[in-house]
Amino acid sequence: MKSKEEVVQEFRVQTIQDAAMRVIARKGMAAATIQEIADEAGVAKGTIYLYFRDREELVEKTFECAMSQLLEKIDEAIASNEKFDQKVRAIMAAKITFFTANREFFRLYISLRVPEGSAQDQRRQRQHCQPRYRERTQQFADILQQAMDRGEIRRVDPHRLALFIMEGSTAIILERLNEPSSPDEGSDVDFITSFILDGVRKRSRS
Amino acid sequence: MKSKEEVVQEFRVQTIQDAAMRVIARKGMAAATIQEIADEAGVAKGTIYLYFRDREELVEKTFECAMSQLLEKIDEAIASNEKFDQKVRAIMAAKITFFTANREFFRLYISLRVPEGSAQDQRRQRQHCQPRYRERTQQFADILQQAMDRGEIRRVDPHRLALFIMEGSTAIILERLNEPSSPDEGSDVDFITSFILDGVRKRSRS
DNA sequence: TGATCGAATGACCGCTCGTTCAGTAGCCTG
DNA sequence: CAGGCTACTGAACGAGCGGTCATTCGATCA
Repeated sequence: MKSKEEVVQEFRVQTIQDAAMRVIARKGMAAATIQEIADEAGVAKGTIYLYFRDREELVEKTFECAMSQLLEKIDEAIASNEKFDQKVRAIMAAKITFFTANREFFRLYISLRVPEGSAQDQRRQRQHCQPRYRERTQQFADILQQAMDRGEIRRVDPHRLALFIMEGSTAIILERLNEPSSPDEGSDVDFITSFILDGVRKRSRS
Repeated sequence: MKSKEEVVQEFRVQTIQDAAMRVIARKGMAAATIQEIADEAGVAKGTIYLYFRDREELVEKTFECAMSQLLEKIDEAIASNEKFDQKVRAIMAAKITFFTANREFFRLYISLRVPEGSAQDQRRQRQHCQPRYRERTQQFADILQQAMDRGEIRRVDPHRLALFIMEGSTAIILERLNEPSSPDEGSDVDFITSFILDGVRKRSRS
């Protein structure tokens, strides 16, 4: 049973993390200040330091929290499908749906791909956030490798292929989030999946 | 005929821009300080302000300068090839070669894709740097459109396709620049081109 | 009801950064 | 060679940041 204090604690942490996500989404990683996050959350600056050691930890926990939600969705997508093309469809659909529902997270996600700041900042970022990204790339590379082993797709460097596909699809998602109005999710999922499978070359009949 | 003053002026501007590019490459956009750029260029902090109005202008001009070099290379690649697959090969080769030779620029290039900072900063960035990026995407989208019209490739949304391919290939280049040692340029160009043309699906014989 | 407590606050501190400008060094000119 | 002119310098400044902590004040309890 959770004590009253624990409930309040969790509520505060969540409120601050949500605020952090919105501010980072607006201003970007580097320009999001503690003051603005505090204002957004409706608390004083000092309060944030009751729940997070420093700015670094706040960003990290915020990222971690949203990231594990996304990974969960993707794991589901992978688990519930057998064939490669189904898996790809499901993963792309999960990503688009997730980022549409959590637009704020997207900016944070993008900011953390390439480390910035002082040498020390960069080291910390590489240690904490980049592994999650690498992990995700590797996960996708593994799926590609399996499909190659099963003969479902042709053999190429799975890691490079994973990078290409993930970043390519991220670009489409970014475009969707910036467009005033987007086509329905299904048609973009179709577009991405068919491009991945067959490329752009025209061919007789399938 | 250029006067002596003009030559000196241009030399200083170039020296400072080169230094800016190296520092941004090391530290990232947000953490690159005027002091460090000045040190790198071997001039005093104040000198920079004789040639650039403010930090913003320095970054902008630096970006502009390197970007037009890249666009030139790509224009050449497009002009000297007729068929779609040749164009794609040539463009990808040009990009990889350029970024390998100008690794410094790559970080700057990546930093400016998504606007950061205050609302005002974001507006300025959108006005100056993003158009160049959009321009490039549009240029590639036009090539795709032409290829579709000529029946060389199948019909899909050219803008989305352009985004996917550009970001996907950017990811490969980023990987190349981070790897301790990369495969030769040709094999990555082959990889990218063949993926774009035919996707990953296994098929009988071409 | 008054005493106690600790969560929340925001003025404050030290620091870094972009920007300025009074001063300097070196070169051209008469 | 004197005198001025200009390109350059770097100490100084002020804005704005992350982080601290003495103070406040509403909830809780005897």
